[in-house]
Amino acid sequence: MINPSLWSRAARRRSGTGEAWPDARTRILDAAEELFAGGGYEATATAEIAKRAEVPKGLVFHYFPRKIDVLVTLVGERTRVDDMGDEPVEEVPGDPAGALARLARRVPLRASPAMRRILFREADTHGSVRERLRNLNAEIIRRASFVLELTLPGGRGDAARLEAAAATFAAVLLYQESLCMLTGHHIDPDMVADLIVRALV
Amino acid sequence: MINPSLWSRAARRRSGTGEAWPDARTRILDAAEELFAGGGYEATATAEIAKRAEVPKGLVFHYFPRKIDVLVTLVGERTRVDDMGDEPVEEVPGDPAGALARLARRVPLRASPAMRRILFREADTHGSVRERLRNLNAEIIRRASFVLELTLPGGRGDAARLEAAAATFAAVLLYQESLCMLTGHHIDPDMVADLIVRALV
Amino acid sequence: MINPSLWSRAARRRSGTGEAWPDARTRILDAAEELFAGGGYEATATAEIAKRAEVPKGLVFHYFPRKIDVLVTLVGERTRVDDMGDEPVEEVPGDPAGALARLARRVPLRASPAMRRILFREADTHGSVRERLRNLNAEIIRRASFVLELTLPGGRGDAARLEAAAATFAAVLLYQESLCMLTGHHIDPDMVADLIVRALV
Amino acid sequence: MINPSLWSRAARRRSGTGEAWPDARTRILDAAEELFAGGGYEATATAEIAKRAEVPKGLVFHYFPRKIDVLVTLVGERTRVDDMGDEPVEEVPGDPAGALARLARRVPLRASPAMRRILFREADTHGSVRERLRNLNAEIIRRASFVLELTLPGGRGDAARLEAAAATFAAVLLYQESLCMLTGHHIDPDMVADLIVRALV
DNA sequence: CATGAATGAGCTTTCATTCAT
DNA sequence: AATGAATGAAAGCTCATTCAT
Repeated sequence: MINPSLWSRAARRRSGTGEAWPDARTRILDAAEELFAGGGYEATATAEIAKRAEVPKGLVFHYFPRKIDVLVTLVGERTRVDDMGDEPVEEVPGDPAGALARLARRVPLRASPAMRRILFREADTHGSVRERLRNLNAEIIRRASFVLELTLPGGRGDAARLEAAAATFAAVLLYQESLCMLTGHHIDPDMVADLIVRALV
Repeated sequence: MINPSLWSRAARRRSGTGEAWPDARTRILDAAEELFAGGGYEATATAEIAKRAEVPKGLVFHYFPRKIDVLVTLVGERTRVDDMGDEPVEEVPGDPAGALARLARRVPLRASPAMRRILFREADTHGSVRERLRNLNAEIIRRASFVLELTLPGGRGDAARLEAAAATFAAVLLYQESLCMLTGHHIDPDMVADLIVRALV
Repeated sequence: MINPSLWSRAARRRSGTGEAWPDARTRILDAAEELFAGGGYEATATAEIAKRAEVPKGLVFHYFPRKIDVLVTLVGERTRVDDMGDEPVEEVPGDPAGALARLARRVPLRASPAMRRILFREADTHGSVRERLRNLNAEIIRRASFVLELTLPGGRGDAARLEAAAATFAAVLLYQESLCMLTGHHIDPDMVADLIVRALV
Repeated sequence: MINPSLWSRAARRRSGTGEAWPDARTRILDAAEELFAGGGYEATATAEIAKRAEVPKGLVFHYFPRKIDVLVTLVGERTRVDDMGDEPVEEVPGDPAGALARLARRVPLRASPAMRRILFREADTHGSVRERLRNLNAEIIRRASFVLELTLPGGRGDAARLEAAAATFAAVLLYQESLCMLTGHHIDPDMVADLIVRALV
């Protein structure tokens, strides 16, 4: 989560000056996150992870008996699909575009951009990753639908259309990282929110 | 492109009875396409490709000196971004949704679902694949914009919004495979076309 | 010696109710005995021993600084070649077969079947184990010879033949475990005793 | 089978002078045979095999994808339990001891002493090896019984006793290697044959 | 005494790639 | 052109052993 390069060699020396040098396990996960995001899970050697984490190779396997455990742990600990119940949504009816935009800004995905790239890339081949991504997608759709129903002025209209709108919104939100990579320029979630709301009124 | 399992053992025997047993090079590409799509490029061993293609291991390297050449060739020969010029678009103004839906049905991507999975998965780490995907995305956006401009009733309205609409449309079109994997059920391009048009009128 | 599975989890809880939960060192040896017998010394990891003994890994090395020490201790403490002097043999002359059978039943080898398997398997490669097995073999031959000399009716006859008989008897006694594994059914020491005596009269 | 040390470096140079330098696969098996016999299967590293065979490490796995395959192949190709049918037994009745002694001298096990050590050591933990050893044991018992029935003067007497005699004979024959290691001096199969026959008449 | 994180050498195995035929 | 034996670097993983606490 925190860029390990900020720490490395020098940081260790100034231990005690404030922030603590993260423990080995954390450093391993930090390193793996960066490397998996950069080159993909398969192309990343555990030795490389160890090197970047500045731990001996054996320690990686002490914490994560198989390489895949690093990925699974990463997804398990560093992506979170927050439950909606917590934060009461108190959207005033009449501003669905604003509501969606706000939702976009607090996507229930607590995950660094790096984690998101990992999520998308590895979901294709690793079931556990895929499942987590599915949960996330479902949660976003659920929220978007909820918000839209609450804020859309004249009833919610066609249910199927609303569903499609929510799904599209979720897709753009989730894939914005990949899309950015593709097109070279950011897709603006706000613009998409606006678009979708226009389609529904 | 053609499911190799239709050939295999039995097919070889009935050689000459009509369809020919594909040549070694083709069989190698067929095998690679399936395997790369299934497990990813990195996780696929060349020996595995050779085995599935029913050719000796050495022959793979005879045609494709390095492993990466198989991927590059696959993307080069089995994905095609058709140029728009060929087929004259003669959309009547007044039916933008229908026009988009028609566009969706003849996406200019000549690529099997397997090739599309490969494209998306490997674009992240392989520049040449990424470039091909970018071309494709740009082409779809260009077409969608063109079609919309042509068919939308009252002028094209806000240019930025039209751009966003086209980009969203392209994204959904390109990623429908991945999205299906995620959500478990198809996203209907027709529905999205409808949605987008509604947003623009 | 005592099946550890009788203890494990449940036993620990009823500590104090009669039998005591064996101390850590004993449990380590119990575990090692089972594991060495089952998979061989080389194939058994110390971590595995610790796990089965329900002790932390470090404790194994606390008691047995090197892995080989576990084996040596096991052989040293859990195989015993009793000296004949202790129990006075008071065989009446005239029943050599019975005498041998009785000897077979109180072989001077105080060792569980597991320990015997270990003994045979590891003797081949570990000098200290081999030596112990040699002692044992010698002692059995000595006793068998003694008993036979005492009980055989008409003098002891050919010395060389008596020696061969005693050695054969010892071999069958020692290897009955291995032989059982080989043939699938027990070899009956009594039958062999009978056989041998018949050969000598 | 043939001591590889006879070949090694120097031998290769005199290639063409008569005997051929064995091919890589053979050299690997030769090396494995020696090393497994000496230190046991588990304690022998494949790298060590490769080194002694003077082949690159990778080639071992080219021929034997898993280490265990080396052992299995060794047992499969370099131990042979000859079938009895071939060589007609034409023992004259009346000399059972001589017949057994002759049998002992042409044990139906075509295997080097090294292979025999491997057989005994690894049978305990490797099923395929155990099975081979079982076959061998059964065959010897079968032959010994047959020979005894044929040559014993007054009928074959007690069937159970004859069985025990044959089993004992087989055991001594098979384990003479191990027994030698134990006692330090050969057990004489002839003597045992004599012993057994005496017991049966 | 007891513990479990830490260590690194070494193991089996994989694999892209070469090359003689 | 076609083949499969050969190669060796590197991968994932194991494991005895150490050591600070």
